[in-house]
Amino acid sequence: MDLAKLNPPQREAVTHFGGPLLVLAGAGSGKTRVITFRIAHLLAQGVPPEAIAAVTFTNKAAEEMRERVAFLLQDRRTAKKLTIGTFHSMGLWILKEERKALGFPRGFTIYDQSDQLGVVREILRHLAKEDADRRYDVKAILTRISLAKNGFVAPDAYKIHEGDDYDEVTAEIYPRYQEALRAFAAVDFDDLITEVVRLLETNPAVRDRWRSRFRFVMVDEYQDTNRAQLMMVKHLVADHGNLVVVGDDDQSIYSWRGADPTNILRFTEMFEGARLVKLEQNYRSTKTILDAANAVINNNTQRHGKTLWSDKGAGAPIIHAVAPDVETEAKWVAREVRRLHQDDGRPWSAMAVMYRSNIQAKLLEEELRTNEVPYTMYGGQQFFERKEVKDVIAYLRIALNGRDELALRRIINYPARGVGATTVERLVARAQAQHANLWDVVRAAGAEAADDPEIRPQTRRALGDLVGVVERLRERLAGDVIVATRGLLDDIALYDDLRHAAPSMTAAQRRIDNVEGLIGTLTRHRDKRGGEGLADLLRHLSLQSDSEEADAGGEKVILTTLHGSKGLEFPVVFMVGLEEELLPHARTLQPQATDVIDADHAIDISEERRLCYVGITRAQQQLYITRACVRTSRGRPMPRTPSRFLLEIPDELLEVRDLAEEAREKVPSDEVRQFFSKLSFDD
DNA sequence: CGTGGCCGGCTTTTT
DNA sequence: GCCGGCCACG
Repeated sequence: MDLAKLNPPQREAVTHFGGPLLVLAGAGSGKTRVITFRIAHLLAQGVPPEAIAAVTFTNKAAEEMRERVAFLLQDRRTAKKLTIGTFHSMGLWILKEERKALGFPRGFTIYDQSDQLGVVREILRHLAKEDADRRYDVKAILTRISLAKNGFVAPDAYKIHEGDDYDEVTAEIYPRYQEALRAFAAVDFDDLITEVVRLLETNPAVRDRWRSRFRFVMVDEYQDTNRAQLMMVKHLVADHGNLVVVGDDDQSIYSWRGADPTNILRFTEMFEGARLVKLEQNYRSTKTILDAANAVINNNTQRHGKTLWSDKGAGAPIIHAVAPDVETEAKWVAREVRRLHQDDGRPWSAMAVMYRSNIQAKLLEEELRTNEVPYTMYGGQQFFERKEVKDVIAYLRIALNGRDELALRRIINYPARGVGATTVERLVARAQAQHANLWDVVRAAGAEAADDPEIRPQTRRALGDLVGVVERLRERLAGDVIVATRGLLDDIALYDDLRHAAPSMTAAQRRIDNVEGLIGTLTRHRDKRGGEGLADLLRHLSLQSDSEEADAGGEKVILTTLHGSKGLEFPVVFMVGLEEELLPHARTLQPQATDVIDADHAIDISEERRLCYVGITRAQQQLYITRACVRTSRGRPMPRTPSRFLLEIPDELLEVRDLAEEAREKVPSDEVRQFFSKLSFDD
């Protein structure tokens, strides 16, 4: 490792030894480099790898970090001994180690968002209110519960903002939600952090164990931490204060899901004696792009304040394309992308198209397809969210954790075995009356000897079948996971059902492939994680989005939301739809009833501005900003005004293109060109 | 239990 | 204006 490869502030951050340090890392300023060099530096100073922890937000970031440290050290074995993981995987680790202190059973389940929504929906259904489950937006309730949990507001202490209906239902739902999770032996993502904090606060033995574990802690993307995560970190470093956090207050774009920007804004007040290092030299973008980014972000007031600079040249001007309507905008982007590839030799993967909201992607996809531009979309439906995958996982879950009511409800009549809603409701009511869990009630009702006036013999047999399938699965799970899962698929004849139910053969095959994909993932995890049990494997799976397997590189143009673009960079970036009500979004300008009200009721567009800043700073060489003058919203064509953020960019950095004019001049030749390109392609 | 028609809604999303 | 979710009907 060569410290001379670093610029002065980078070196200062890397060689900083004890005490708290905030590294304000501007976009493209070599943030990951600082963290990895710092880890290597600590090791070189003789710090044992077991004493170092680095916390990230995504699995991808964690893997990348470990990868780069291993490369830097040229030593995989040492890299393996480092603790590098997401907040949630670290929380899970601690909860697992302290499972007994918490009173969790071995097979406890992690509930993801769709599970959480299921729990809330179920509680709403049983609420005395008329039509409660239809009247309310379940997600809005869940958001409030999550914000409360992360703010350590107890279920019985939920504060209702005057006149906010959603606060009122949340106050009713939240305590029941938390009770339900515990009854189901389940934790949600928030619990993975908050339960750890609670434990560290209430159990001195546990606290001491974890406080002496790490002597150096690092946190990446610190601007995204919420209060609970801050508390967790605080506890871990309470003995020594050796904490280095790296982040950028100007890239804080997740406050809507609980991130608290004051964590980074007030770091030096929260951690006594903290030092501050600013990384302002940018190694990514041209001067033009940085000037635009700086000009925009300078309009925000609540910030540490830094100015990105680069020793690169001015480069190309930013192209500001004004289209008469959205169709023209999308068409032009698709053709320009194609032109850059064909004429300028840009690889497809050197280009990205970014937008504020996913709906904008639809038209772009269409145009890219007609122009035969290969593209891949970031985000979209996650592999583990697919129905057939979740169904199989639900069987595994109920086999491991008999209290996982949600999993049981999911598969109680899947594949269809004649257990209707009435039967389920009856059984649930019975479970409630007997203070038993649903699985035990189902088992009793399905027993051959059961003589139950409420349940028809046919239904009894169906329940008996289900119990048989699950119990056989549980027995098989004592052996090999894959053999057991294959046995399950046979027992329930899943593939027959998928073939039968799918609208087409290709759709059926796709679903079968998805299940096979799950088996592939299970196999890999089994082989990699060795002796760990299935319960553990499933928990790790829930913390794992499938982005790793989804699009492994590939020569394709990237389509992504501005949120999804954070942390990425491309030689060419298109930011589309830079109009008022898209960026800043209308929802920010006029909040809805379901939106969480800000403490001071003020409309704050600074996060939207940061989103714009994030987009601009993704570009290395060439930035395109496009907008349309007319856009149909809710069926009506509406005149559009340029985004206020676009107006904040100095004119001399922009080169305006009037696409209405270009269209008038070029339509015939363009059509001729397309005609010929189609011809040559068919040959 | 599956499907077609109708009604409502229409940011961002990782773990 | 379109899509997705839900209910009613077959």
